[in-house]
Amino acid sequence: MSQRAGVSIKTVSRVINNERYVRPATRARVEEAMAALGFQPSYAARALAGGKSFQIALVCSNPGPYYLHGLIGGLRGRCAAEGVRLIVHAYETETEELGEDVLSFFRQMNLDGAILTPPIADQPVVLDHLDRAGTPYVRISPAADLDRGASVSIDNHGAARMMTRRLIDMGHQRIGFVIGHKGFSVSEQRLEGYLDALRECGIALDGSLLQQGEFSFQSGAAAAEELLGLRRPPTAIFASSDDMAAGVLSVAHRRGAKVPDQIAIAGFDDTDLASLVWPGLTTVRQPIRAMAERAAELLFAGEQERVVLPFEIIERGSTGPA
Amino acid sequence: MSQRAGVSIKTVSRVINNERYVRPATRARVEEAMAALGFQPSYAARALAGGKSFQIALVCSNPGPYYLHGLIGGLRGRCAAEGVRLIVHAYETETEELGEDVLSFFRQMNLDGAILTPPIADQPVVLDHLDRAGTPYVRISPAADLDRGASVSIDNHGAARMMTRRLIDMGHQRIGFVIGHKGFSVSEQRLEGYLDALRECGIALDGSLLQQGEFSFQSGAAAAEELLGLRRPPTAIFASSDDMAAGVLSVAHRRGAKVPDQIAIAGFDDTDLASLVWPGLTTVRQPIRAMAERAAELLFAGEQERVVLPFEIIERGSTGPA
DNA sequence: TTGAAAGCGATACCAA
DNA sequence: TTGGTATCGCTTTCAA
Repeated sequence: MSQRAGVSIKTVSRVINNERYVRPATRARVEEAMAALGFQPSYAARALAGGKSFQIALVCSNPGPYYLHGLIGGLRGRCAAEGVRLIVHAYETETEELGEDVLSFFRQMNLDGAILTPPIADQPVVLDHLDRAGTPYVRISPAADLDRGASVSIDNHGAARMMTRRLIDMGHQRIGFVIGHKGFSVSEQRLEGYLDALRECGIALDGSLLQQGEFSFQSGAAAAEELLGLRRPPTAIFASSDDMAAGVLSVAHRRGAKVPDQIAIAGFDDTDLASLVWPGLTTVRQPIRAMAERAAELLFAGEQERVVLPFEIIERGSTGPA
Repeated sequence: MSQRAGVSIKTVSRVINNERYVRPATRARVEEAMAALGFQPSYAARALAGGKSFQIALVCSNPGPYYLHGLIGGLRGRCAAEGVRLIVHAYETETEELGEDVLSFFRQMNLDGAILTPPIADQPVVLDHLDRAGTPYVRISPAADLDRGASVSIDNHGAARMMTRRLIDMGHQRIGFVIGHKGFSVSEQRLEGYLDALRECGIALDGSLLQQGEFSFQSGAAAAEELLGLRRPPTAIFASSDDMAAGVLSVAHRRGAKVPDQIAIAGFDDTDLASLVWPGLTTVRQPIRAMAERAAELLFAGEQERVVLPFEIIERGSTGPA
């Protein structure tokens, strides 16, 4: 290969890595030779010698379809532009020693960077390791140690609070709430937003209106069954994720309740699609894809900024109480 | 590291790779030392020396959320069990020289395996390269060279035909059809199934009932606008993907058509979710996750089988013509 | 069953 | 601006 261009192997390396101090003519000769021979440098060798891996990892806990899609879609372009591969490391929240597996993963791969989502994004051990190893990382929707490293999020507490107040302003007094998956800080933040709104409006909390979910369609449906089966059912239900809101909606339909006339349903929306697909749903639009894009930007620029992206409330149809 | 256990570096290598001919006592000593020192072998070095990469790639063209989620979910477990990382190589169908980018990707990574989805799964250049490089691969829903290598699919033609016949049996004569993304063979197969069913039942094809889509919610909605705006609108619409069917359903709702009383809507369903989430939809259940699991199985077992998984038609609500 | 030595294919540092 | 050489941390081959 290097002979074909009449240069040393080191010069080829310079061309590949776009280093300075290569005479244009030389560079051209090398590139010509590379093209002619269909030469592709070995990533394994470059990784070993250079101490880089040309790979970044997206570490997330079995996320919903839209969430995952948004993340990958947002990261894809920038990764390709940087010549870096995206490794998706999805793990089951329940079944693993949180962090252990991820740690050994990091140690072995010597990654060029990592994008972390909750709950792993809030594990100090993981962040410690990354810091020690000098691996840049960006956290999405972190809850703890907010000032640590770069992160991208929306104001979950504020969004849930605003949505709840909106429902209250429309006249709803009994508002069911489906809590997000345990262990996810956004779940707590959203719950707190809901509770604060009630408190501010002087509405006493009715514990029976609180249902635990786990971010899935099925868990939203189950929660709705409980809520709508109550002796005094709520006139509105606010689910803390889009998949759960869809589950609630589905059950409301099945039970013959008119949405949104008889019952208002609100949720979050990772993709702007939920509110389109399921008419009658009022949602907080969480721009996952934009968040991922921003995260990639921070990662490759090496910035340590803490970015809070704006959310938006998207309303479809009237949502006053029955 | 090797000193700590009092063995040569080679023996450590044997333990790591679980090779035979290591005395149990020696193995134990090495493992103890590895644990004590928190030793993690470098993937880059193992990859370079061993000619493997410990990585497989999922190559797919910007797929829908549920499709992607199903694929990754299906591959995840087996990859983890095999100690292999999953690289997601998603690319825009439109913007790239099909195959070129993927080829150079393959050449550089020296992958341990690849899972291919259409349309890349049907590119002979890509398969040729993989064969030459000795990289095992499994194709999902391939259309061309069906006997080449391992593959997993469902009978798309049969499914579309059966669904169409079912609609006809219910009394529908004017059945709109939303064609899938151009360049995807499954699009053609499903279209052919639809056409064959019409032919078999002696129904003349009305070209205005055929709409081109591109597998997205939006394109399904656009197609529905066209179809429902027709002077003589169809009494049923069959979309060749779940996202498009959802788009059709949404437009039908928006235009005040009662589903399924005034109009029947059918589609495919990659996750069993569409029919749950969107009541009134009759779907062909395509078990993407199961397909991915099977693909991983074939890949790691090195089998060259051609697997055709069964589909299922899931009906919700009556779908007779208005 | 274990070890010694020779790569794997690039990069990095220092000379030229 | 270019080249030589050690080096990265393992696996492979062959010998013991």
